[in-house]
Amino acid sequence: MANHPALQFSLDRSSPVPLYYQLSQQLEAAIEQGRLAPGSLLGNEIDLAARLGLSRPTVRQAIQSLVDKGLLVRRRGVGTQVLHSQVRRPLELSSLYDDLEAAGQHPATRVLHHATEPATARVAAALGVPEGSEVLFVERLRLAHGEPMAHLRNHLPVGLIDADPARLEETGLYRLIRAAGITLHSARQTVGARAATPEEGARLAEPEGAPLLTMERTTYDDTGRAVEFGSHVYRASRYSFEFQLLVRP
Amino acid sequence: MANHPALQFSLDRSSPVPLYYQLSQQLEAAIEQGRLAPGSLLGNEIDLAARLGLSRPTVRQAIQSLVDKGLLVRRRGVGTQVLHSQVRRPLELSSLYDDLEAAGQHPATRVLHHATEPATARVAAALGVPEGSEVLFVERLRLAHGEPMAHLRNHLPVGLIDADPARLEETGLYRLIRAAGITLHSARQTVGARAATPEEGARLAEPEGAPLLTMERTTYDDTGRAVEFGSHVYRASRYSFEFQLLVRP
DNA sequence: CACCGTTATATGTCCGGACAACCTGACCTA
DNA sequence: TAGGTCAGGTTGTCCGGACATATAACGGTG
Repeated sequence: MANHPALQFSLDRSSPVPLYYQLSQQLEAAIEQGRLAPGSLLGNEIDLAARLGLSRPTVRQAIQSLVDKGLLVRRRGVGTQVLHSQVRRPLELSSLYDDLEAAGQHPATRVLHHATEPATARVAAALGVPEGSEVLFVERLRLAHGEPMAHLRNHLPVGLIDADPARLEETGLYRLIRAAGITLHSARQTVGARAATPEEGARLAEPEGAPLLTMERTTYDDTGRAVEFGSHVYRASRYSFEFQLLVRP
Repeated sequence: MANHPALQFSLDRSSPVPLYYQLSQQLEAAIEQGRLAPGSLLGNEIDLAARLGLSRPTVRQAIQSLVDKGLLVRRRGVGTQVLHSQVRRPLELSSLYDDLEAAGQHPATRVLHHATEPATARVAAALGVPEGSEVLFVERLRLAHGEPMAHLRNHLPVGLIDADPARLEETGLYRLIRAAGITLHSARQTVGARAATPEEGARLAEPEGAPLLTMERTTYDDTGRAVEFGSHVYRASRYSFEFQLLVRP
């Protein structure tokens, strides 16, 4: 066992898509569709490279990208094995809007507040701007199926995005940030819980004292600049965070 | 600007530690200590390789590992830049015990229950074993500074670890799993919140109805086998999850 | 039968080179 | 001045090869 001679890969050398990427995509598809059985060996890199007319470094690069995704496991002296998957999604930096939309929940947004305000000490520290300097403050209510799901408060440096309320009602904040040509890089998050205040309860259609899930997040672009600080509250009865994480070897 | 001729790297070719790893460690240390200023360019790979007496692929491998960690950013045609850090810890698969210990919180554990039991449908599905088959069930109370922090309930396949109560009181579950020669690979988590029941409140020294942070986690080893299913409850007043996540490019 | 060394096999590391694609800034032109 | 063009510099991709090292299977030895 261990060989998969039936598997076909089509590589287009005239394509601008890198060869290693073409291969990794097709390997991933084969794993996804079960054409590469979980637990089976992939066949050694040398032969694979020869069969595909590629060099071994190129094949290794393709395999490595899938190892990084958690789909494959390499064992020295043994081979490269397809993982019994079960899982997916290694925790992406996604917006609640996209999550809800992907789940078919018909998200909607109501913009409650939208103005530039002087930064509080907390916001200034998170965004790395002077305290008291002007920042954009956006307060939104996120609905799913017409029911309130979360109360979202975001602070952004001024002039970063074209965030007029109309566009914020139509899509998620992250899409607007990306559309402004900003490359998101990383985020620092804190997830906790607390009891609803009377005002929060009224906003989210929960009784006072109901448990709420809180999330604070500072997002950075690829220059290390903070581009957004969010302070969000979710109805614990309706929402939870779900994600997968990989062990860094 | 952009060059760092002062930086010295010492590479030991007789060491069993790979050269790219030696280099990446020293680069990381230099970034950590500020000897490589945030935002500054690293200097091109070709020269760096020549200066160090290494090949470019080796230098690239070192740099790439730091890019994957989020410490560096590459820009084609520009160079490799040190990120304005601010952050660290890209969300590891760590145990609460280690987290508390690292924070100097003097963790302690009280084992409440420790026995093999037939798996419920929920546990069986998570662990991938037949419903009703025997699994190890461990129930613990985690304390910090003598105060209860969390109530931990874990189910594990039988025979996986030597988990006698005495050892569980001394250390975290993950350490025992790793000590059993198991290579942790990934985990699937769900984080939510709910109100404390009277029993939970009594256990955790919280009033009934107090908000609690909940976390369910199934952990897999590098063969894809589920090795642990945990169902945990944390005092929201004392604990929150904090982590960093990277955007996959 | 149990133990241990040998051997085949696979990935891990490293090299040196080549060309392509992209970004920036300087220069030229309308 | 405004715009486009071009050259230089840097990372991205890809090649072919070499040797090291971990693993498992085999087979010999006590």
